[in-house]
Formats: sequence, structure tokens, C-alpha cells
Amino acid sequence: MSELKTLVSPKQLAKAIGVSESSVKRWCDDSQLQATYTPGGHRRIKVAEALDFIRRSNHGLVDPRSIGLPVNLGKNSVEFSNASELLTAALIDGEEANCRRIILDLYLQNTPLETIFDQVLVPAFVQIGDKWGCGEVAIYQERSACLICNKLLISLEETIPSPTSAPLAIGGTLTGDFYEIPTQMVSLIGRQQGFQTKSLGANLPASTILEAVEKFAPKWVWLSVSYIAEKNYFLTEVNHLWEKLSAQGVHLVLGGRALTTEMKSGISYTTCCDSMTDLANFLKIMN
Amino acid sequence: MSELKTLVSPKQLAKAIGVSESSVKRWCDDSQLQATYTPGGHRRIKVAEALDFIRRSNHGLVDPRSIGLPVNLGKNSVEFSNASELLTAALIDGEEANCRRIILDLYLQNTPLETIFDQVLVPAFVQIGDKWGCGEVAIYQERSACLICNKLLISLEETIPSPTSAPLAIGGTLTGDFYEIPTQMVSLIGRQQGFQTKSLGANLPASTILEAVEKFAPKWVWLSVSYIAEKNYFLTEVNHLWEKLSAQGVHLVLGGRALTTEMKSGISYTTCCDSMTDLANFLKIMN
DNA sequence: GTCGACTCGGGTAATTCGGGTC
DNA sequence: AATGTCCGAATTACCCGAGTCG
Repeated sequence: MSELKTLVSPKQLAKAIGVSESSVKRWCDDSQLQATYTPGGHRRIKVAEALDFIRRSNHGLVDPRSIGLPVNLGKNSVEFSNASELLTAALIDGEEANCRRIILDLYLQNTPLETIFDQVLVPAFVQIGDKWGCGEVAIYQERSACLICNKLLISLEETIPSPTSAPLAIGGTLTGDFYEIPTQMVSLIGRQQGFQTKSLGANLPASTILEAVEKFAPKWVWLSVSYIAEKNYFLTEVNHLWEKLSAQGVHLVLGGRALTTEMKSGISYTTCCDSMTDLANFLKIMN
Repeated sequence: MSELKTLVSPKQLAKAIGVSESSVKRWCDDSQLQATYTPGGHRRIKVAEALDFIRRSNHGLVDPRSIGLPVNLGKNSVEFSNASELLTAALIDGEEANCRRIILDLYLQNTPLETIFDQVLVPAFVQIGDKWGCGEVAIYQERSACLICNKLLISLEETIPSPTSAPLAIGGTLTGDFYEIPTQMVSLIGRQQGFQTKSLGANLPASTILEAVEKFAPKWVWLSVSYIAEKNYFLTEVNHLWEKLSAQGVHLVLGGRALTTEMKSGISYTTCCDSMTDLANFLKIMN
């Protein structure tokens, strides 16, 4: 059990459990909550201690914002390096509470959302996909993992305040692509970067996306591309979209693992992101 | 703008339901209202618990703003008679907040969950389906409505306390049936009737459901049947399930609009519910 | 070494506690 | 029996100039 340098600041912990920063500091000084100190005298709390405090805080202080905690939190906190492995296992086993705990740990460590997605959530699903492919994971386990992930993303969404009267973005996936999770992730990243976002869902023809554009007048439109059923159809659809969108000054943002170099060469777009970090960076600039 | 809270103080809750602070404190001490405590002994109430209490105790919601809820709840409250119409319109227009308000309002008026489903949510989707069929609703509107509904169901789930160490139920839909919403509704009804539930998702072959049964050892299994791609396949799958489940004393609970009398005559099951109310009643007896 | 973001500490304002009483 | 009001003591939240972090 590696007592680790997974440390959080009073502010982070305060935010996580929904109290003021002063309270956390006071509790540290009361030694109700054990803290370590930086050379300059700043308080740092071990994640394990933080979680333990939350639990023994005896009448049970609870979760930040619906990122719940399971009953059994051992002393081992999540290290970033193996977070993905742990999450993979928890998802496969259908342990929803455990999945939440892992994400909570990362959240306490102030890991940016896009990093959590790129380095934990996405790798977990890649691994589940691989294991599924070679029969190590049952069908129901894969489906169940998607459901759990969906719940987590929706819970996360509630923690990100939606900016009122900010520019809007909409998006989804094209016909034949049924993967909703990536499009939800994009929606979250967009929201965190200060846009209002609205995921339209999966399996949409370009024509209906354009209908939505007409109705909502978004500033940009995203397309998540996890699977391409038919190349020519895909190329036609994207180019159709681009033609209409660029005429209205609406950006088209693409991303997804099915976008090979070959595919990209046949289509036009504002930008194509290889990762959620890419996307976040792009949005920072646009904003 | 209004921060979404998860914990509220007695004062806030008192203001929200229009009673004195002392009353709330007493209810906490009576354990009529479950509270958590800060390290300094101040009471904090989870919003989910607060909503449940409001519902249980038939207290009106006077000032929802004070616990971070949409503004016009409770007051000019939704009338049950036209709730379905309103919800249909809001879903089509993608007005998520409005949808939330309608459902939450009904829920807080102590409308049973199964009634909300049977008479508001399901009719709304039937109507959307009809309009979709005749082109009055765009594809993106239908998809978006499903996403919003999904979010609502997940939010509702968080307001229903999950019984620990209760019998488990699992379920989903068979291969070819992609409708996840009904299976989520079943999961919620099960949860409210005191079971632990776990939805496995959609598009599952019977064989993998049986794998899940082996792993989780549920007391009952549900199958939501919204669409039957191929009759013979369906009949075979259900009978296969029944054969294995009945041998283990596990109940098989069916439901869904695709279960015609003709279909039912070809399969075996513990019970087949025509509505969520049916289901709730059945579960009350089983429990 | 600069710089923005964060944290420190300590003081003050606002809540909440518990208990007693109406 | 249940609710609302009042109070001194304790707890928590907010604020801000100076110092620290990365």
C-alpha cells in the first residue's frame, strides 16, 4: 500500500465535499483532519485521508455533487497511472460505485476533465473493446459498462455549471455510428469550456443535423466518428454538412478513432481533434 | 447560475417547504428526515432525501430556489391532465429543463412513479413516435427526446434511495431491440419497490443474460420488449431463458408494447405486465 | 526570475446548535 | 402532539492583504 503523494489542497477538498475552504483549514488545525505541509506552510491532504475523513466524519458527510462514495473505501487511493486499469476492471464487473470512486479520486486531484477522458475513460473502453473482441468479456458486461459510463457522464454534467447565454454547440454521430459515449464526452468538454452544448444523439443523417442547426443556430457543430459503416456515404455526408455549415459561418469540429488519415483527406472541416485535450485546446482558442 | 447543491441546511429546506427551521431540525432528530452532519454537528440534508421527504410528507414546495431547483416548481404546478401534452412538446423542442420541471413536479405531488410512466412519459413517446412516423418530428428531435428522457430517468434514480442488501433484479432487451428507455423505467420501478436493480442494457442475446444471471444470482429477471425483429428468434430466445431461469427458481417478468396476445401464446414466463402499474403491483406482492 | 493562481492567517459576518418556552 | 419563536454559545462562511506555488 503505497502511501502516496496524491495530495489535495484545502480548496479542492472543500469543493469536493461542498463546504467552505475555511472549514477545511480549521479542521486541519483541529487535527480532525490530518494534513501535511509544504515547506512554505501550505496544507496538503492525502486523498486517502480525505476519503477516510469523509467517511468517519462520523455522521457521514457526503459526496461532492452526486459523485457518490461506496461503503468500502480502503486506504488505497487511486494513482493516476493505474486509474485506467482499475476503472476497466470495475466497469467490467459492473461495480458502479467503484467507478464513481475512481473518478472522484481523480476529481479531487484536480485532474482536468479532458485528461480523465483521454487517459482513463477512453483507454478503459478500448481495453474492454479488445477483451470483448477475444471473448474475455461477455456481451452483457460491455453493455453494462456503457450504461455505467453514461450515468457517470450525466452525473459529471451536473457538476459543471451551464453558462447561461453562452454560444451554443450541437453535435452527434452520423448514421450507422451508434456510439453515444464519445459524443457525450464532447458535450461535456464543450460545456466546461464555457459553451452551452446539446448532444443530439447517435445515428443521425446529415440532413437532420442541418435541421437542428437551423433551429438552434449553434456557433459550432461536432461530429464524433467512432465507426464508419460505408466510406462513400460517410464522405458525402460530411462534405454535405461542411458545405452548408461553412456557408453560414458555423464551425465543424470532427473527432473520433475512425478518422484515419485517408478519411480526413477526403473531407473538409474546421478542425479535427485527435483527443479531448485537443478539443479543449481548440475551444479555449475559439472562446 | 444557480449552483446545483447536493447538501442543504435545515434553514434552506425550511424555507423551501415553508415551515420553521425548528420543525426541520426536529424531523431530523425524529429521523423522519435523514440527515448527515458536519464535523461541528451541523445538520446537512441531501437534496435527494429532501425531495423524497417532500414527497412522503405531502409538503408543498413553496420556494424551490432555496434548494437550487428550477424556479417555477410546485407553484403553478403542472396539472396531471395535460402533463403528457406539455411533456411531449418540451421533449420535441429539446427543452430539457422544462421536461425536468414537469416530471419533478408530478413526482413531488406524490404521483406514483408508475403512474407518471404509464400516463405521462410513455404516452409522450407514443405521440412522438406517431409524429415521427408522419414526418412532423425530425429525426434529431426524436433522438434528442430519448437522450433527455434518459437523463431524467438517471436523475430520478438518484432521488430513490437504494436499499442495501435487498434482493437483486436484472434485465434488459433482446437482440434487435434497441429501446433502452423502457428497461430503465423497469429498473426504477424495481428500485422503488425495494429491490436492487441493474439494467444490463439493450440488444442482448439470451445467452449473455444467462451469464449475468449466473454471476449476479438475481431474484428476478425482466425483459422489455418494444420491438421484435424476427418472431421465431424471439420465441426461441425467450423460451430458452425461461427454461434455464425456471430451473433455478428465478422469475421471468415480461413487458412491452410488442408483446401481442399472439406472441404471448408462444412463450412461458412468470408474469407479463401491460403497464408499469402492473409491474409495481406484481412486485408489491412478490416482496 | 517573472507571473498568475493559489494559499496563508486572522478577523468578521452569517448560520446553526441546543434547549427552553409559548 | 405538533409547530413556531427566542436566545447565548458554537460552528461555518466570507473577506482580504501578504506570502507561496509551479
